Amino acid sequence: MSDNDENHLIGERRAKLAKLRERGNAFPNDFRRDALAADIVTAYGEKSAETLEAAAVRVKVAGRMRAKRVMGKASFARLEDSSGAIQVFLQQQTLGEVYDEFKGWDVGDVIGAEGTLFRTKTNELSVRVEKLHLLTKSLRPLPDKWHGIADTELRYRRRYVDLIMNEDSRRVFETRSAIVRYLRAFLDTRGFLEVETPMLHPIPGGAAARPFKTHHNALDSDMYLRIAPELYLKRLTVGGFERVYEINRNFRNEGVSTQHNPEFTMLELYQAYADYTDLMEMIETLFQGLADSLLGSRKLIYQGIEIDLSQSFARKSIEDIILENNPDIDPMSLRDTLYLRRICDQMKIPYKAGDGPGKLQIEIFERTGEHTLVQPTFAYAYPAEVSPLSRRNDADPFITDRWEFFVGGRELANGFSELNDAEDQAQRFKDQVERKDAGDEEAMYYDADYVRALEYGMPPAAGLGLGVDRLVMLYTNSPSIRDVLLFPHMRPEY
RNA sequence: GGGACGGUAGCUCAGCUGGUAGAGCAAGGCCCUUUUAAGGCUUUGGUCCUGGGUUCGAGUCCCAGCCGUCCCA
Repeated sequence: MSDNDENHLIGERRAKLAKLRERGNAFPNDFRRDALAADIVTAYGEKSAETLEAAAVRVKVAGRMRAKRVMGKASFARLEDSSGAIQVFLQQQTLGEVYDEFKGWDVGDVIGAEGTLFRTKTNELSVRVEKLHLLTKSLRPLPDKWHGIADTELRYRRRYVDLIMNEDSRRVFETRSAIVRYLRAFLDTRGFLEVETPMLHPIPGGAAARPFKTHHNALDSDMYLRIAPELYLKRLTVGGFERVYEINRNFRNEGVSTQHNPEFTMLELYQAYADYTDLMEMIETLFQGLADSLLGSRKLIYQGIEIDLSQSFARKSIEDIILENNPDIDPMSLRDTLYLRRICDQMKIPYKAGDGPGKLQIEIFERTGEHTLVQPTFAYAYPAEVSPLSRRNDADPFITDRWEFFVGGRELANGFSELNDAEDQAQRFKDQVERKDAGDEEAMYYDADYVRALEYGMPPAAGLGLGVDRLVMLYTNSPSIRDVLLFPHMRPEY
């Protein structure tokens, strides 16, 4: 992390640039290419040397010089553009003075070349260059051509260098884009309307998380970066948009890890006249369709573990998962606060005085159950205590009609039948405010306008949130969320 | 928040029980008209993360801090 200061390599390149400036425009923008490297290879990669010679195909290519091999009066260089790379062949006898200048150009410079296609002695499709232009002088040397960029910190802080050096990295972000396009197409064909709701919230809501706080000067009021769009999207279902979704950033003022970035991308959707089981089916269809589309297979490898998306996804209740992984726990005492506290004490799980049986269950589940959910699994029947926006189960008011979806031991999505009983919602908000007053920083605020919206009548509905970054991690086999974020959060460098 | 590991040339990395700072690539110079990690000869390049301490002497040992990676909570 130290070459922000000048070094002799940069100094030499600056001197070269100074000479270019003396001779005229050092940053020309009048070269126009007429072919991409990959298109040339596709069109002519199979043609024989004789065919190419006879056809005398002229091309203009441009790109970053990634390799430079000078052999006296002839040279090869590899030009890389957004599509791929192609080799160019340069000769002193055809290029003259420009050839001598080229010998001083550096790997990393952006170059334009015009010439005809041919095959080298080793049969590589190449451009025999007749005109050559230096388009952009690169002042900073690229990392080692063989080892590339090994320092993960540098890869994240200088993503532009990572993208130059690392084709795998480029591919991850292309796949990310393909996944987001797939999500939109998937929902658009099902009659969902994409909307944009506020990022600046007067009251942070829709999730249990600590918000970033900011201030609106003109209004002289505190604002929060949103932790979830949920309450706004559900207001829209009140307004008559019966199927809505939003793909956008959420902000949570919490720790940074391989699974967490302070800002992350979430798909949230709401569908009227549907319940949480409908959304399980939707997730199943979506994940299988993504696998078909991206991988051509419903089995994928994530970090060495095979994930099988081809079968119907497992569905297990929270209480069953707890019992399955903790055979010593008494099933009859699973909702007994004092009993659960003793269990937590044994497991050294911290809890707060106000935590009821539902919260304690979830703590035990997160400690002992989550990591076992490797194959795609819906953990459902979340306690109402930890689900202040979910619809209570008709038969068992302790739980809600809510699931979280796990793959690889990691939560990817959260969905539930929506609580549309305004009076129940008001009471749940009050309970949250009590928890907040008791010191729970993640408890929710009372959102009076949201309750008012429900009082107008929200149709029965279900909704889900899907973590897009984690989804991309799964389908690109990326171990860290930073690998799927172009510019992940880092401590400031300066 | 706790633990493990790491930070040495532009890049990738060596550097043993403390004793003059090393290699490959990149870069500068010379040679070379079919290379593909091109090759040959040659030269340059260092706040060993920072600050203390121990010592005749610290890249190396000790303490504190900064930055990062991974694991755990």
